[in-house]
Amino acid sequence: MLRVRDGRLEALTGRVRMRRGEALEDALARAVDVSALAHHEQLETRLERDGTLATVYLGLVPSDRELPGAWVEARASRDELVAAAEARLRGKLSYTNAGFALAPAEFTISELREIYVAALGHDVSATNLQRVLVRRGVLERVPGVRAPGRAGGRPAALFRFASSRLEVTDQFAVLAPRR
Amino acid sequence: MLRVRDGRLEALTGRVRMRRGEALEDALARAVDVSALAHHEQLETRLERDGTLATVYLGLVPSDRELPGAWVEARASRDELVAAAEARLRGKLSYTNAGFALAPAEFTISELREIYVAALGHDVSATNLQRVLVRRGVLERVPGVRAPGRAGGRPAALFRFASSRLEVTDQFAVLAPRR
DNA sequence: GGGGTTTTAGACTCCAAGACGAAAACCGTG
DNA sequence: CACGGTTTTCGTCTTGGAGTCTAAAACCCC
Repeated sequence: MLRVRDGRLEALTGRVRMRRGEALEDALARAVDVSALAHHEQLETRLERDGTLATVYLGLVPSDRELPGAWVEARASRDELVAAAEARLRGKLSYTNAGFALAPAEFTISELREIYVAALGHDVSATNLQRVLVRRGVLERVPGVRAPGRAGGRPAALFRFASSRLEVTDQFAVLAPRR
Repeated sequence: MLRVRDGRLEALTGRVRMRRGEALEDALARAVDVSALAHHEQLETRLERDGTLATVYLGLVPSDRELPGAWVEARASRDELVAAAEARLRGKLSYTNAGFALAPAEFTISELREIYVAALGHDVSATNLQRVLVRRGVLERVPGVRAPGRAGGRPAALFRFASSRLEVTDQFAVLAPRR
């Protein structure tokens, strides 16, 4: 599982042994509270040394949802499965609305920016982030504002993701169809 | 397996039963001549009705390589696995150099365009295709030209893919890092 | 040599997206 | 309540990737 906490991308890994006649999703459900995941998908299946098949899942947890466990900073992890999940996440953040799976239900652009910065591993402009996501229609305003913190500042507008299911953007038009 | 023949995207499907203690790749090798595939990758693993695990691979065959079998037009297929492979291919053609796995070793831009048109399912400008792929560095010129056909026309320059291993382009910079 | 065909190259345009700076809206303090 | 410090927001400017268009180049056949 991956989540963003305090500006850091964190990972939580675990294993389950499948039972005879059990579906993959059932085994997954025994390992983790699937309802706590905003999104999960299969990454790959590989053959372990002992001859068993291991199927790897990637799960994404919203930053405001509790999910106890031994979370470790993803960048510090030496686990290559974590690295693969990280890479997959980076790609998905670019050409899908995958951000919904990491963000809380409502958020300010600054908060969303922090999540993207942590997940992508590089700085991101809040202005551009908002414009890009709003233009694509994956982000929409919700009424009300978030009161500023102790230091003051202008109250921030609240946003949410228009959809909470993974959707691939068609805005990404390299080699676009001819009109 | 997918290939492009005569401007059509064709699919060839098959099944193997795994043997005890056998690696996934070994089972794949028994099903198909892997050396004939320019690229193959795992798509997903699912649980079949009879309780067995089915792992789906996507294989790409260069258009000039022979690989006998009951090839069918992909668009006409009702197989949802073929549809999934098709969708995956469309994505990969946009943000990777996956074209190398469908094209012959050397080709003209027109020939490459036909392959992309068949695989993507929509028209593509030869001018843009060349400019985009050359700028990304995935395409490079090779000396010599292809003599024109019966109808005449200017001799076409020859190109090849710079790499014959799948590489993701970093040119695709939505939410790019700040400079 | 002329008409038809295919490929190539250049110029033009459009627009998504990054960069920048100023204004807006709030805080705390004296 | 004026002032400086902070955070967010909005508008403008600029850049560069990519689609469109047209003309030139290079070939065939008759």
